[in-house]
Amino acid sequence: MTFNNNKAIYLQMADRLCDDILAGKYKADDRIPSVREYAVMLEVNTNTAVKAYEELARDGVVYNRRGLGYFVDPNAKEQIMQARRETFYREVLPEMFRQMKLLGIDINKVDEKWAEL
Amino acid sequence: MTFNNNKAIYLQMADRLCDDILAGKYKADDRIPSVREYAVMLEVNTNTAVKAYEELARDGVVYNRRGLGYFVDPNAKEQIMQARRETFYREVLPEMFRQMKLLGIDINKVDEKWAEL
Amino acid sequence: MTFNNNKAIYLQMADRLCDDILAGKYKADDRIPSVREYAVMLEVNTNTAVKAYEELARDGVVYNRRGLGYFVDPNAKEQIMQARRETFYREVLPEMFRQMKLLGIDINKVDEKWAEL
Amino acid sequence: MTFNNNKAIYLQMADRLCDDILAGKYKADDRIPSVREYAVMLEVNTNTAVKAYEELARDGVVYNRRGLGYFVDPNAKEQIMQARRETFYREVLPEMFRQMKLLGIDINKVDEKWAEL
DNA sequence: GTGGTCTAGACCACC
DNA sequence: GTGGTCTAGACCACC
Repeated sequence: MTFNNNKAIYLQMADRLCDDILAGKYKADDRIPSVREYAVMLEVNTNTAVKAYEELARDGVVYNRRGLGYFVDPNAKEQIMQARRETFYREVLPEMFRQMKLLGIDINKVDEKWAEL
Repeated sequence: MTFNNNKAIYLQMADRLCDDILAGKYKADDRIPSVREYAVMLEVNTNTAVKAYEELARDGVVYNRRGLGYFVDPNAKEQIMQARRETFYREVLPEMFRQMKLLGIDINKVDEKWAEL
Repeated sequence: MTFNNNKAIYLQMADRLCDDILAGKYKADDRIPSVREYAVMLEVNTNTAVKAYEELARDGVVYNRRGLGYFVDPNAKEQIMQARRETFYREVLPEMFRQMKLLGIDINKVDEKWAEL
Repeated sequence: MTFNNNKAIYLQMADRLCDDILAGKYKADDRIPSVREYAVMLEVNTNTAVKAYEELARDGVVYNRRGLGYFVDPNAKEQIMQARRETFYREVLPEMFRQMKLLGIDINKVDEKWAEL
């Protein structure tokens, strides 16, 4: 995995796991790779992977079963979607609108770009 | 001023000054507040304000006249607009579209929010 | 059984069996459930149940008869009571008093809660 | 500082800082020792001290000012007291009562010990 | 000066 | 096998 330099690696790892869960790669109560496995896969240090998993557990996206590993929380998908939706409507969109006004970009331009996808 | 914890304070200060210039608060060749004044206004360390001004000077948004202070570059508005437009189309918009797809948000929803402004 | 995450599962299992013995569920020389039965009952790994039983055997709370299973030691109740009383007066109570002082909770409040039971 | 072997060092450090705040050693908006200073003071690794501070910040007991250090949250005392009180009434007391019943210890005995302090 | 992050490597309890 | 914790040491942005 190649990492963006502007964001902590462990957060990018957590984001990526969330993306994978949303995409259906790991389903409710599925076991995700062990901390060590994941660290090796992404070529990062164990501690960094640990931090990513701790973050996810704190957010209720995964849960831990002692000696067995981490598993996808049944509500993970909802949890992630909700958190991201909130960020989207509370931060991303308003900030984008603010920029658009300052830059004199109209919403048509956005619709246009969307249509091009 | 309240700062976002994920971005350097000096960059947030620079952004804010750019916003003010775009909004017409400071016009071409206007003198902007002194580093110290600005530091006091925003309750930050003088060094932080210095870095913000240096950043702006490097970007050609302001220029310095020894002993007099910093002034708005005549091309500032253009400069800022151009840089931001590029960022907008190259980073902000694509990232927003990516999130919209993951979250199942349609462009209509965005249009709607825009109309509400 | 739901387990506290701060204490080893096998110790919590052992505690629970001791509770049952104190409560009279298993009496002197009664056979307790087999390791495997108990593991299934509490939904834990067999190894974990084995460790719990070994712990209890080490403490003289149960004894093993080859091929027959584990049985409650005739002195189990006494043994457990004594160990717990000691812990109670040496650790539990002093720590509770310390907390009460820090939190400004008076002994009356404790008496009150006790009366409510 | 000597640490109890049954609890993570970083948690014991956090507990200790909370004790100090309750005791009035650090007051609202006081700066607490820097992560590195505290690590040296207690003879632990920097990372361990970092974990303790992160924990406290997550709990709203301290807050961070970039480049300056950690400061006591104005609500820290309340926050700590409330969290501990809750634990006391929800976990410590019920568990103690349960033990007392199993051991046949009466509340008088507790009152007595309290009086002896 | 301050904290945040990361690596490398170890030990340990636990399952 | 699993995760949790800890050390030692480094680099970095930031104030």
